[in-house]
Amino acid sequence: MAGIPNPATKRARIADVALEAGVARSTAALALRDSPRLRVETRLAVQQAAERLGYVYNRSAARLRSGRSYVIGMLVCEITNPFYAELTAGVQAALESAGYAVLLANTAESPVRQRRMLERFREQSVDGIIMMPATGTPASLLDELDEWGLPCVTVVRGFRRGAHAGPDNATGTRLATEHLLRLGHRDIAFLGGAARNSVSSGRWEGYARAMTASGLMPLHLPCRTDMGEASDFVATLTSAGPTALVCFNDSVAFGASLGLLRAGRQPGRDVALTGFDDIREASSWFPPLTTVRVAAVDIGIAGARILLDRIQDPSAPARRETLAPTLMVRASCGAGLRLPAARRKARTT
Amino acid sequence: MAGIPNPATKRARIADVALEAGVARSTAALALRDSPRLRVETRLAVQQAAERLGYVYNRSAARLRSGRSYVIGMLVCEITNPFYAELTAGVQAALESAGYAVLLANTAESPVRQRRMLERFREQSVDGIIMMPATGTPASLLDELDEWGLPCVTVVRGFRRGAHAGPDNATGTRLATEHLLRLGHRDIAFLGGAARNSVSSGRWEGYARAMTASGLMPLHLPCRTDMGEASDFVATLTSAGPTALVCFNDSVAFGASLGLLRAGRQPGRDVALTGFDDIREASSWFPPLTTVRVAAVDIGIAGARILLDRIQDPSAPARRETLAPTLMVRASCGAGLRLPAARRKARTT
DNA sequence: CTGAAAGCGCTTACAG
DNA sequence: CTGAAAGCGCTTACAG
Repeated sequence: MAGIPNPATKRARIADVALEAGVARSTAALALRDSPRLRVETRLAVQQAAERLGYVYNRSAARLRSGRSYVIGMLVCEITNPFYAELTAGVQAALESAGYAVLLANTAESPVRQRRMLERFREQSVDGIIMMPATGTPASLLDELDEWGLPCVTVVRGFRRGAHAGPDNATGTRLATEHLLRLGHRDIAFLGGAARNSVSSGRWEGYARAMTASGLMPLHLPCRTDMGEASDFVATLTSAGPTALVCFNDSVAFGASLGLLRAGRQPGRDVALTGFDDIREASSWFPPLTTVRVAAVDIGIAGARILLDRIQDPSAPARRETLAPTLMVRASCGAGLRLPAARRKARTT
Repeated sequence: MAGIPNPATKRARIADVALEAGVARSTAALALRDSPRLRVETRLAVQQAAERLGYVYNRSAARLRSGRSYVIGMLVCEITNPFYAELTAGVQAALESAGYAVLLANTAESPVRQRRMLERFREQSVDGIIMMPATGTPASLLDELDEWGLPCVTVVRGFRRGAHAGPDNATGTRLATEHLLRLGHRDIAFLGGAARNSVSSGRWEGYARAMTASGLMPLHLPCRTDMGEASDFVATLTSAGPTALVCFNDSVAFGASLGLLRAGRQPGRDVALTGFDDIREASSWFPPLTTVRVAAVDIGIAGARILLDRIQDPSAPARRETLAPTLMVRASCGAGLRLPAARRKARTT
């Protein structure tokens, strides 16, 4: 009895599997990784032996030797934002089906936490980083990651350079603004997007350009990306204020509609509203939200693919993918509803 | 020149740091882990040497030798649910400040995906698991994890046994129901919670008990935990229907209020509404949502602490923590608003 | 504190 | 396909 290892307490190693299957250790290793260099029957015999012994592949050991961990580090700027939550789910699913596990950190918009987590990811030897940079992150972070030899892709938010997947923000708000102009609105303001990052500036730009192209003055109503704050802000607006709001995103649009309700006004009738993102709740809102759609899951898939390619070939030039947005016309813009005639002006003044 | 390693391409190891600092390898290893067995000046000298060489601790190597990875696997049943997103952020923050990294997987309520991710976590040698089991997960999963030697804690959702941190669901809905009874409602229905899991049954139970204790028939209006579905359901309710809805959670309550609006009725006036969770949006809703609060972040902290203790001492009995809920009375329950006199009945009929 | 050594469980490279 | 060997970068244990 003495000296016989208890299989219940001692985990099997590849050597044990090889012994059980009656093959060499290197053969067993190849079989467990489904190498095509082996005959099918050998592979099966080894895999059945592994099954019998309850063998569990030890990726930590493989990682130490080969340098590949099959772990990706993901940095989310604010996971309680529903759009980023959807995006996180998308990225996670795409990476998972490629055989990777993902280390997740919520930076909550803190560059300090972001850096700390990046260092922790490095210690854990992740194969790459997928990130939505916290507001205030300098582009030089990309150079540091380069020095560390860590492939990286930014997603949604990004910098002028570096691998990236995200929506075409400017086109999105331009579509929304043009739609409102077509409905006869002139007093259109942009609500939200107070943070200084690529998303805010892109969305503002698309709106502002559409306005000036129609000879109208753009107006920025800045507030944080927060339903409560948007609601408070909009509740103070009077009937002398804008007749339409191009909102930074859906959460801000939701807040705006609640603020109108609070002030006894009707979203979609008294003030037209458009959002951005088309999160799941947008279509079931009342009134259903007119919004700019770029499927979070598509961004996630694109980002994951770019990163995986980059890990495969780190010397290839950084790829950038900009996803075309579409305007989902529903009811909150007042399309199909009647606007008070007094406030409605002809398109060609 | 030949033979001199390029520090930019070759990462420093502990041996290099020891050489640079002029100490033994084991001393350097101790210093880098802040061992109190070393003199402060030795520790500093080593740490400065590490800094100069750009040394990065290789946790994969340490993991292989010591068996500890400082990685926790987290299984979220549905990360796009705002409550679970908040909880995820809470758990992540608590674990992060304890020096852990967290591998996250969104199971999207699929037991199959859940199992696959659990196996992947095991290969990655996580130190423990924190999970919200997908609906339909058998309690026997706990035994399997036990056999694997993987400490585990369930959070929010759980089983009759095993380490757990979660809200007192029954007390929560009881508080909400009693509040509505006190406001004079008799026709109170329970909306949502169609899934068969510990949370649904607990919340239904608290409501049902409070009803029967008042001699009233409990009524279940089942729908999925989804704003759109709740909205559709409630939009079909007529004035002959219930005067108050105890909603499974805040998302369902949000959906209910949008459904009422859609049907031209006023949430909080025509039908009283209560939620559960008190997610961030609840207080900025219109009307502000009366709801049962158990801070997601507190559950996250409790769950993390239980898991960490369990990792420290796996033989200790499984701890279970039930967090007491509080009722946040706001406006959606109609407190302070006038109910249509015809539908209001005295408390003591 | 030092120093020499073994070992965690893989992968890799190579001669046969 | 086999077999023997080296090595990834740590931790651990121990004699000094």
